[in-house]
Amino acid sequence: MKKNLQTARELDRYYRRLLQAYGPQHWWPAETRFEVVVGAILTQNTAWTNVERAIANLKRARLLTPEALHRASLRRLASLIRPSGYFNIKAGRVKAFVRFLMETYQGDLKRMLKQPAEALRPKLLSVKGIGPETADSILLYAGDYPIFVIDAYTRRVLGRHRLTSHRVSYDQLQRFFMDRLKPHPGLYNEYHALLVRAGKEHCKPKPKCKGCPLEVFLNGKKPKIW
DNA sequence: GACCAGGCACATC
DNA sequence: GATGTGCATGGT
Repeated sequence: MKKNLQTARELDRYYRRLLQAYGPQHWWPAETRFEVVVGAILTQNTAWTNVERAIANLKRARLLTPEALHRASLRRLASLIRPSGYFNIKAGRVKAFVRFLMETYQGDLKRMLKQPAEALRPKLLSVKGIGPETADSILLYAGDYPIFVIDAYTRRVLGRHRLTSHRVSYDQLQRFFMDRLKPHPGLYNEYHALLVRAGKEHCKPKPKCKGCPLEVFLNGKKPKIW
């Protein structure tokens, strides 16, 4: 914890309140690191329940390995991941990552994850179809790097509670967390998952917050941090 | 039928 | 740098 001690403490209280309200979220739900990567691409702007069907199809077809996906045709892959939506786009993105993995690391995910996050992140971002959130999800949830993941929920929940502005960029919001929290993968893992839970459960787009466990932070003054 | 869901690339101003 | 659009399925 550096930067701003006041807001660092606030973020810590925020986290403990969320954990108390919802309990551990057990992210990322997957059997292998490779499954995490594929899931991270398939869940782009898509409900996780739809991704589960797609993953199940890939497992049933015995395609959930770098080698098998590398051999599979684009059409076959697309048809199997159809339930996750944007299936043509995502088939290309999964293929692009697998190609990158095969060509650069001989299909060995462990080898890819041996390098420091600062070296790996730009490489992931250079793969077409992998943006900041997908790259960071891979780093944190597949690689156990202390990289905080930002998503639409994070922005909405924090914005709703006036902790940050809705307009801050991805990198700004990420820095906001990482400048104030100790670099613990376990903490980042749970924190992000809890923010998603809060976004689903209470901080919905339409009905707005209701019965939100974070309302205690709004009593009296509204802390405008960003 | 409208709205939403664990984004990203690309075009345009 | 900000803003708009296409991509698509399945649940509420």
